[in-house]
Amino acid sequence: MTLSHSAAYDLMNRKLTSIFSLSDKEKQAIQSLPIQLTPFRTDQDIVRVGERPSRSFLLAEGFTCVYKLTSEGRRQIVAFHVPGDMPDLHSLHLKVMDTSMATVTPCTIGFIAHEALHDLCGRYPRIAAALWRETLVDASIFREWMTGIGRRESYSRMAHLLCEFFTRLDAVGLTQDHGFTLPITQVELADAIGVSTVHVNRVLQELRADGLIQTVGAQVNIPDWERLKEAADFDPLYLHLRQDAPACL
Amino acid sequence: MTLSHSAAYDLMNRKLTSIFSLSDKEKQAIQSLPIQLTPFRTDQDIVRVGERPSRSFLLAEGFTCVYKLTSEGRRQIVAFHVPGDMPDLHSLHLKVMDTSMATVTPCTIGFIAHEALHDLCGRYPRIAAALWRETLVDASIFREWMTGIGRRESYSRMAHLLCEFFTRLDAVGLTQDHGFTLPITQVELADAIGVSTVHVNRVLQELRADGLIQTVGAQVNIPDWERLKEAADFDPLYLHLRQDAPACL
DNA sequence: CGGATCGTTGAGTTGTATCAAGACGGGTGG
DNA sequence: CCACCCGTCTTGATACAACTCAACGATCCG
Repeated sequence: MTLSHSAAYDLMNRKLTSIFSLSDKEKQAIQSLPIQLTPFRTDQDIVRVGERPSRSFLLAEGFTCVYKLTSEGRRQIVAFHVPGDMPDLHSLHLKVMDTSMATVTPCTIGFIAHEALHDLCGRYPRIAAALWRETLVDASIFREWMTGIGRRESYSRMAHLLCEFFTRLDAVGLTQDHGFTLPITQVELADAIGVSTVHVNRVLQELRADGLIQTVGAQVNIPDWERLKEAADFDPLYLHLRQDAPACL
Repeated sequence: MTLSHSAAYDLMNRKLTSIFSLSDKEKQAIQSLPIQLTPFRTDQDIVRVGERPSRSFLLAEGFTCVYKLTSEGRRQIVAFHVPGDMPDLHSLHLKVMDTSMATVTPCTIGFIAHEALHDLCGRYPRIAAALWRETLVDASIFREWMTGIGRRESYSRMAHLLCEFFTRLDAVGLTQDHGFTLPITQVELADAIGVSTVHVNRVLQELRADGLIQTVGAQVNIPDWERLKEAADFDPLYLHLRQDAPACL
């Protein structure tokens, strides 16, 4: 929780300029956004369904998830977010939250007033486009997850989620050479891929037995990226990362 | 296929002004967009995964779907679109298509060049916001479907899809008092809710037996909206329709 | 009338859920 | 510093939702 404001702006600028090259003036406009850094503990709600937030947020440190509950109390996690993401941008134009968002690890969250973002978008159409694009990538990930939940078996879905984490964390420099830290419980993995926790446990064991992953605590190693990718039916196209970025490893 | 250009503009204007009230100048800017109306037959692809389209489209007549295929050839339909929708707006900022889109009935489609839309968005931030919002509503629907596929049983999912169709068609005036025409095969319903066609058939029979729907050909009647809604766990919030719009019936 | 598409039905199979219980591990308080 | 506790992970046994395969009926249309 020792993150500085300038580091947060760096994250945001790096993200937004990863596709659109912004001018110095546009970058300065971003740097001068008022941003309110706030620490969160694990398993805290950041926004809840039904609320009408007046600010969005940048995830500066930690992992968060977006989830919905059915009337029977079952939870579906529809997205995870990693440092550098702005999970809540849709609240800029959709008044009422249709999901809740929560931390899954301790986090540092930078809140930015909608007013400031609207103002920025009005003055700099290219920044508006970059933010819009962020929300479109989120939507693309929803489509991919839906395809997995609807049409792939759980083994493949689990492998797919691990591929996605590795790729997204790699894009923000949070991987080691063939591995990454995944501080997410099996309960959360279950809610994300739409199976029971018992089954997540068994699928993970299968993946380990098949030599597709190795785990030590929260550390996940991928000894053979190509084989995991194949098991997962993973094609990183849907993440819409910049073209020059290596599809990792 | 006798739709006029002015009718297509009307659709677009009605949609975009349903939330944001646009000025006359903004409306005129929309009217003067070059739009190319094209007829499509059933089961034709409009855009395919991997393509880099240079135009988006307005669905003027008919129903379309957005789908993905797994490497094993299984199909997941991740969205349906109804007249008035602009299903392809995300291609404005995501260069490569990560899904394919196809007609499920005969359709009239109005193509609009990206260039013209980018120009419009640059000059009229409120129109940009309205288009952005369209894509956010799509994303919200993805989240709701994912929750259904992951955490609701098939009976409930089928009911939910019917509720959604009724509500969305009602919003564009395409319902009769307690019913609507659903020209979608059981194969397509199966690919949308992530089950087999055999199972779709059985679930529909259950819904009929329970008195939640009545069907005559492609016509679906809903004798008791409240009961269907309850079976579906349906809350129209996620559609983000304008507040004054009645939650139908 | 034949062919194609779509809907329906039955029988056997399988992936995944549920329930229940035990093992592990890290933190807290006595 | 140990005992306890709670959350997490693991394992086994049983149950069920949904799948697959296969065949048959109903339309529609050229």
